[in-house]
Amino acid sequence: MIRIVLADDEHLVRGAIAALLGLEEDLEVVAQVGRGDEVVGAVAEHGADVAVVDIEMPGATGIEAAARLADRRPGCGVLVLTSFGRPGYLRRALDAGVRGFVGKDAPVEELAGAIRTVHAGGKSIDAALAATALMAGDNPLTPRESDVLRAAADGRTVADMAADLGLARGTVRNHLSSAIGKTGTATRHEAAAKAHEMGWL
Amino acid sequence: MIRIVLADDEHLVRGAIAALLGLEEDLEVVAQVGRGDEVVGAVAEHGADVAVVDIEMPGATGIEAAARLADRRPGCGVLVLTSFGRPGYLRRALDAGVRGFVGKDAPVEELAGAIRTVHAGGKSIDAALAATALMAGDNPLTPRESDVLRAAADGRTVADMAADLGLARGTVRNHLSSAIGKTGTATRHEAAAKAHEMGWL
DNA sequence: GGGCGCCCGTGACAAATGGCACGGGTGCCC
DNA sequence: GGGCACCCGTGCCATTTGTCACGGGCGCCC
Repeated sequence: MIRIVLADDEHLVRGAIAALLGLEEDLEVVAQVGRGDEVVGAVAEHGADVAVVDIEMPGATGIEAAARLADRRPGCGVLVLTSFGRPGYLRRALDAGVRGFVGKDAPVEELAGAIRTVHAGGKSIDAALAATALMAGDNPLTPRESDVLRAAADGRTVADMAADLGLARGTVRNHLSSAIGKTGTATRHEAAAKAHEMGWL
Repeated sequence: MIRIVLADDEHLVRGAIAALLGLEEDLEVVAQVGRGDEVVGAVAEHGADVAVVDIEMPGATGIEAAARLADRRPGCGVLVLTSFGRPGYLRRALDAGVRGFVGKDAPVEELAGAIRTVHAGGKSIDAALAATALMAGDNPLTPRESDVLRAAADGRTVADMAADLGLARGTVRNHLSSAIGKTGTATRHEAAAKAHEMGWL
């Protein structure tokens, strides 16, 4: 039996996927958590073989949880199961030691197969997503440019962002201008939207 | 047996919820669809009693699907099952004849219970969401203001929006200014973000 | 040391944006 | 008819924004 910890913030979806995996002969969901910062504890407590984690969760992202697992529980494989096929997510997940990456629109057999592959020590990456990630290329933004784009969310003003980051307004605008150029957009909001869509934030 | 059609664009989630509902004695998922415009056909073909629909789907929204069902298949109850607890969604769903509204973070029993209630002709609305919807009040935006806010998404410029809507730039800016005032925000992007969050678009 | 990239800041410029006042048109309801 | 809300447009204003040029500081690597 492959012992699985399931992490997803939507209670109903989590329970439903657990029910689905429970139908498989060789899979057993031994714990379910709704927060990213509870993954490591659950894996340790139940001696799980594989953690299936969503990315966007309260407490910590699935990618952060994966990094902590790789550090403290290297024997436990991690598989990311997410709605959002952002290219940057895949890259960061792989850097965090994730060995499986499946979209929530995949057929059911693909998830079960990927779990078995990860448990066996192999890698299973969604093919279509891997292709788009390669097409998209790497994150061209500097750390500071990412910061200002993050701070630019929800239509904030330059003054707000400068106060948040402890910078002069002119500096913020320079970083924004650079980010706008690198993303091939015309306004900071377009740049922020594109960076978010690409998974660069 | 209550015959159910399930509509959700994420294949895995859809199958998982179907598996979960299949565990209930009196519930039977007779069809699954991934697009909003396939709901009516599936209900008609399988003679379903209740349609469980997500809101954000390709083809047509779950709310649009509900309106069509109320028109062509009034005997079939509709229950909305969604991740997004936007107050405006609830209002529009009720206007479309939806009798059940459950969030994806609800416990499992709540969904099954809501399905039975809807099948019996009653109403089952997520309590927390109903409260926030009442707190938020109604949509204060005029149709035209909603249009310009929709067109303002993704950081578009006034010139673009004016071209899209066939208006003069000054007119667009006046509508924007009005919408900014009504939403209590400072920029069009904040206004668009707030309107979106409230489910007014 | 020299080159390079990144960070932070200043100053100045044209363009876009938000705010306000004003006028004309349409439809609805008392 | 009169009030009212909505729609569309024009004009003007101060502010914000995006862009560019420039300079200094820091750390890394050849």
